[in-house]
Amino acid sequence: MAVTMRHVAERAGVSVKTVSNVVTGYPHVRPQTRERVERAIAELGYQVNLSARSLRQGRTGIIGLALPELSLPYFAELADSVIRVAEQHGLVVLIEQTGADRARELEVLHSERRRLTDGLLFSPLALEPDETALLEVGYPLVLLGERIFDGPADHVTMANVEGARAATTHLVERGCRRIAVLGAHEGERMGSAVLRLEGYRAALADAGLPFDPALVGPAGAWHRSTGAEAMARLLDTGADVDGVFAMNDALALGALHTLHLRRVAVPQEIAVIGFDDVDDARYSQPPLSSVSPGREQIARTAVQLLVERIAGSVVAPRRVVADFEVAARESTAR
Amino acid sequence: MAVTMRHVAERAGVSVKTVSNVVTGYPHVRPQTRERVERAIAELGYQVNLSARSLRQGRTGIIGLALPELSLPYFAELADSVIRVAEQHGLVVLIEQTGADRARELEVLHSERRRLTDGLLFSPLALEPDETALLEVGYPLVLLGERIFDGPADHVTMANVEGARAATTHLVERGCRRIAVLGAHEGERMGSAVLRLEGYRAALADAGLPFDPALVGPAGAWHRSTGAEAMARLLDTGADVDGVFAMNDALALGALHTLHLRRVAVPQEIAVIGFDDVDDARYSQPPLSSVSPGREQIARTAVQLLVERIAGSVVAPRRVVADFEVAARESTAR
DNA sequence: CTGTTAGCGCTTTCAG
DNA sequence: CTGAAAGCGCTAACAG
Repeated sequence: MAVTMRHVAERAGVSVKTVSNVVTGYPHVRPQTRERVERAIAELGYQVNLSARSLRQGRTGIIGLALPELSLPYFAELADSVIRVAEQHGLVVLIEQTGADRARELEVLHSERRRLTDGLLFSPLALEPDETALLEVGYPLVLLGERIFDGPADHVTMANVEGARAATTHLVERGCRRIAVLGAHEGERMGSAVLRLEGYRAALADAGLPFDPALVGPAGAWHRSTGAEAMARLLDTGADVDGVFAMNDALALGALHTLHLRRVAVPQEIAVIGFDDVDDARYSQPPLSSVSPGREQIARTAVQLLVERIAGSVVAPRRVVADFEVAARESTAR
Repeated sequence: MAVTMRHVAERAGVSVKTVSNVVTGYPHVRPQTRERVERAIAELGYQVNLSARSLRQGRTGIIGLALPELSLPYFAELADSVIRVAEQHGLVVLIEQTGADRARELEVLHSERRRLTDGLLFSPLALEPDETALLEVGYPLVLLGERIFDGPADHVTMANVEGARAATTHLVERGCRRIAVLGAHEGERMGSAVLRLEGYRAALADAGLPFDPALVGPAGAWHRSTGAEAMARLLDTGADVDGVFAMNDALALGALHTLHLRRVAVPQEIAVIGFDDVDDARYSQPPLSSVSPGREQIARTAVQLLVERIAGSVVAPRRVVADFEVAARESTAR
């Protein structure tokens, strides 16, 4: 069957332990011995059995990444970044999709598969903020996103309030006075939607503009389709609008779609800005202005925190807020 | 430390083997015994150690998925589908990104990490078609995509020639007579670009239209940016064009971007069709017609083939071509 | 239907 | 600097 350390040891005329020492890079091996072992490894095409190593060490070198779905560009790009960063730490990434479903989010947290990963990066969407007790898991966990605060786990988040405030202010500075917001979650007390709405309201207040509930467009899921529908509903109410802050780019792109169908000129009649700065934003018609939330930084920080936890760090839960910036493009150029 | 089968066995007053039988669902266990074991498991919060199981069985329950990058929507959506299908087979997915880099593609094929996965779904972009020898690996392997033919591995591909032919014919039927193609790879002998160009030419021949090299727009990487550039170059040559077949949706969306900047009306002046039918296509301005290559079917088939190989199937390498259809939208509505 | 035994391939003591 | 022995937690094989 497969070639094991024993085979290598026999061929090199050393003990298994010495082979192990060579493979793991233990420094105190005589150069000559090391070379002999390495030759035997090459000749036999030996590769360590990672299952055996895992069983022995209690580590697998795998981290989990649980997110709503890869079809959403923001999460695809986040996963891309996480995989790259993890690789620099010698880790590989197992991706699990929750579909933003509460039961599946719980399943992911408590699954047997957690025994296969050294830790988990978890981007919850359905768990409620007061359910932090559910996050009392017995393994290294780092949260991504905004829904859970003051939980028992490390937490890397984007600057929701400040980003939304900057986006809205960006519209104000371009002369918008009747600014709608898309993506509100009614009745929610926490999460991105609440925070981004808060930033929107703060910017209006900064500018001395009134908050008009008629300009708030709810949208449960933040997809292009729901963005298109929310925009259509808003226009159907006959609301007077000259700017739109969409809580993410998918909503914004959906809104652009509706505006195009309705022959509303962007940015002349209505300026539009999104949030996330996904790659699509650069190539929509017109190119979409957006808040760039520091995806790279989030991935880098999250993996770093997780690696520290895996190494045994026991400091209190940390919270990191990533930097953001407004990427101004044609959809707000006026 | 962690709670093991022994602890459960002691608590339930049975042997480890019985616990194992319960955990693995072995049917011949007395209901009463089973119940006692299950209660002990629940009380202790026991979970099997998957590393130990893997070591024993020689299987990990993990499959690898190697693709260029998740940031490309087509691959993100493919990964989404693969993860869902794998889950139905009780498998989880480890994603590796090659960046379409030859060295990294080779690394992925021969990495130690392959000892951690039961098999690999591999979407090569850089390996050359005559390098099939490199695919003589000692583990279950299923190829996705088009670059390698007649290799030693199973292979699930989309209908490149027929899809491209149908897309081009779609433009012909809408009255286009000067149809450009974007995404050609000059000097390549195999791969999606070559095949889709072949389909394009076949459709022109079907319609009795001449093939004009001036209407072939090369683009190495199939990104939105390169599509935008290729379209711009084509317009700059002053070529008379009334239709564009882009070899994938990213190129097509980039082309739409350029056409918008140049104030060319789509579809009135130039109709555009892409390939892949990614989610974006539905929400571009105007919505993009595209060839839908059966992503779901590809994922389902690929995982199925891999599962059979993992189970020990030794039939000759199989090749499956997925069904496709043309999704007609506004970008070709005339 | 259930228990005992052995060993998957590795790393970790502990000696030398 | 290297070797011998033990054992990580599980399941396959074989008894009973």
